[in-house]
Amino acid sequence: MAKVTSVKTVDRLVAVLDSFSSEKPAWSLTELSQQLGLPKSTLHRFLTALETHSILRCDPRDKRWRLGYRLLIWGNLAAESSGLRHIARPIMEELVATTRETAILTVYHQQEVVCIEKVETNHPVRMTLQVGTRRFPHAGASSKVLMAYLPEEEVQAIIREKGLPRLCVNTITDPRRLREELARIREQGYAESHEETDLGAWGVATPIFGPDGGVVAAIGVAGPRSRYTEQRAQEFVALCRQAAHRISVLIGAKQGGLE
Amino acid sequence: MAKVTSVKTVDRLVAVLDSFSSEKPAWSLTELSQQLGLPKSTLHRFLTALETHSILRCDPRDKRWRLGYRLLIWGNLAAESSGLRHIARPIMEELVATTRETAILTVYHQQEVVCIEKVETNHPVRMTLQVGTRRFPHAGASSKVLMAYLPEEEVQAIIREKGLPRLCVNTITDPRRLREELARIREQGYAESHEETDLGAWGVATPIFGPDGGVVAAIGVAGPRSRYTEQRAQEFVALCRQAAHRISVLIGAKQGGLE
DNA sequence: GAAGCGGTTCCACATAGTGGAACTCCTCTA
DNA sequence: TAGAGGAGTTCCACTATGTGGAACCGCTTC
Repeated sequence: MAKVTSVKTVDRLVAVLDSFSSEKPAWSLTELSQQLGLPKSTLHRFLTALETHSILRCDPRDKRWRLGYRLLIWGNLAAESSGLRHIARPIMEELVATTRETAILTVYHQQEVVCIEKVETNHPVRMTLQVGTRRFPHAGASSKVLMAYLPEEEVQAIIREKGLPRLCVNTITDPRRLREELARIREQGYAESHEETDLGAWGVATPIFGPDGGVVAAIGVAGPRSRYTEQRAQEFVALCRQAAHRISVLIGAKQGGLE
Repeated sequence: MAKVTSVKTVDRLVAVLDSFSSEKPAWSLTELSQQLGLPKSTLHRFLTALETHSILRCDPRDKRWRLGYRLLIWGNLAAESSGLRHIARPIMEELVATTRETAILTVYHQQEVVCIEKVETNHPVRMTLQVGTRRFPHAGASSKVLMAYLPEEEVQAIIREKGLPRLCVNTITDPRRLREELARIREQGYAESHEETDLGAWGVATPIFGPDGGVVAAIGVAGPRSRYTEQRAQEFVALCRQAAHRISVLIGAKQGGLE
């Protein structure tokens, strides 16, 4: 739901940029005007201002507007700004070398889970995704780990506002079952997922605790079901725990979250 | 140099976000107020509006402002929006599998070169960088390839406004020598670089031509000098040419840029 | 050749945003 | 322990920014 602040132009900018998605990466002026309920002259002036700053770009051939590379630059700086990613990356690379699967670092952000770093295995059959990808918080090992440590009112807000849509054959869509699962995750300190978000995929993830004791990110490993064994799952959990602990210590958490 | 448009609030947003860099990822209100020459009350209102939309975030412990994850989401969408990256990625993975070095996809953007995709080799000693990283256009194989195909007035503007700073032991800093180098690159259809941007690094890159005949990106391979041989360099050039051609064809260029 | 539609520009008018002052809160020093 | 100083926060009379309908241009289609 759209937020309103005391700087209306910033609100409008967010509305404009949020119109662009994986499903619709390009808009004509008229389409966007209708989508946003803005007069074309107003929108046109706004879009050309964003173009001047490379926040948007307009393909002269089809006159369609797309997000610009300035956002990529800011996005990279955003991902780097806390230092978490920089610290986590070499540890993730070791995780990938050991598990031969893809490692993923995610954070919780506004009722969604966002990937801020990934190291992919070079195995041809693998889990692949992009930094900046966002996911529902109720499905997938990394997502469930992050949701498990949210305040109860935030969990309620997610269920109410995002819902628990069925994304794959094993997605948990019942709120009571999901809460049981989140309690189990807190108890055992890790999450496991099998075909909750993607057919043929499985993964495990553990929380990364920050200096104030809260969960700041999740680290997980994911791969295809064809390489799943229960033994590998247990090994991966232990490896993710160690990785999470090392990252916690490096970012200044007391005891690296192991109390 | 800061641009001015007819939407002053957008200009201000860019000024604010551009204050954040790798060197200074976090600012206090007072610091940023001084940096931007804005009264604290004005800036405070602006920053809290950006925070509401997760464009910025404020760490409650140190009260410092940092770029927010919303930019990461938009940045990922920006990188995906043209389809180039999606098309290029599997080809880059093959390139990495064959060369055992890191592959990089870059575009030219406002007197800078920006990385929009990378596939790193898993060799422990390697060239590593992040998507969204920006570089000077006069140094490094990928950068020089992109600069070589710019209009002359843009080359002049780069030399005049960015300059040709010495980044490493082999950076070309003389405008005449650089122009000769760019002419050579156009003639031979690839660029090579040895320790122009980073000590101990070398690389090769070739241009990717678009449907309108212009260069839309560069694809390159880079690694440490310890693994350099002239034969490998020639092999890598041929492999990058093939990769660039395949990408060109897939994005709709006639003859994939080989005329 | 004309109609229709998408994109572009202009300017009288309306709304958004300003920023100094006063305030609160926190830290440091005497 | 109290006071000073500085950072952050809020308010509102005032100023600057941005609006959007109309008219225009250019292109495509019938």
